[in-house]
Amino acid sequence: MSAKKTTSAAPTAPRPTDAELSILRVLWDRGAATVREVHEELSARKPQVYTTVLKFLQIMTEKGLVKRDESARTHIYRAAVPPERMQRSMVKDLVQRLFAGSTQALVQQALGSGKVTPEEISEIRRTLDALERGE
Amino acid sequence: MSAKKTTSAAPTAPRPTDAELSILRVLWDRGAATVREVHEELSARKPQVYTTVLKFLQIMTEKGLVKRDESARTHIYRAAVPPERMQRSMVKDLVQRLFAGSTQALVQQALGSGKVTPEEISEIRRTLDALERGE
DNA sequence: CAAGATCCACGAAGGTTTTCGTTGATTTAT
DNA sequence: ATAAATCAACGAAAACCTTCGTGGATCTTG
Repeated sequence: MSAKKTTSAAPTAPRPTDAELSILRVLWDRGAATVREVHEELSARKPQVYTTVLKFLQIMTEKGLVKRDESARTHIYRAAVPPERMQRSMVKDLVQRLFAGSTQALVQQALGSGKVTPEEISEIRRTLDALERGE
Repeated sequence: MSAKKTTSAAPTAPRPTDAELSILRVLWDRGAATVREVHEELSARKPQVYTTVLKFLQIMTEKGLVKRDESARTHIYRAAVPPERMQRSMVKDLVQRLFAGSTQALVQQALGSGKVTPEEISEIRRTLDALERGE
């Protein structure tokens, strides 16, 4: 009843659901895409109904997760947020919710569970160096 | 309708929702707790209704996220899974969904966005050393 | 131009998550 | 032992997520 969400776009894009994220991945990949293009790319992995994808894009537009160019009949969609920013916010979110705010704890857990090549390890070391050097 | 989940506990605990995760945090923290204790701790941050917390604990019991000792009138709950295991699986999940399977990409993003103290950096270095040494 | 294809909007159905009121049982205090 | 407090169970309502069918508009093609 009280002020919670105005009709305009949210200032902070909400955390995407799984389905929304799969669509964002396509948009990040292509930069921009029509509903049909998204639909086809998603269908390659898992059969999808066209209007389902369309519906998601519409909802995501309302949520501010994507932006829509309606100048032509066939609308063109883009992710409203670059992948890096989304990764950032979702990592932060997970750190808060699951690691009591400790970034280090998450990093340790990630290193312990996932595969990392020697080259990647070197790269992480360089990032650590840069961090210590004060960026 | 078909076989999807039997009545018994799930072999793999499902990804907890936000509300469920906040309850798990309390349980991990305390080891074990009654509904009232969980309720009070959660209420400290955000007003909660007792029966809402109770309901969640009941659902989480069905899902296999928590275990319940019903021997006394006041039931006692424990997390069914240690925090490390949950962290592991949720980090893996995020790596798949948002980082195209690259653990390294997540680590880089985490290091770049969160605050990490010099001591923590050293610790991460030691972990990297151990990794290179083949554990 | 007429038929078919393509596209978006709308809405509804089914599922899950979240919230909470009520009930009945058990315990505690008077 | 009666009243008050505490507790688990149940169910329902609200919100949200996911899926998809239908309809109307626009574009394309023969």
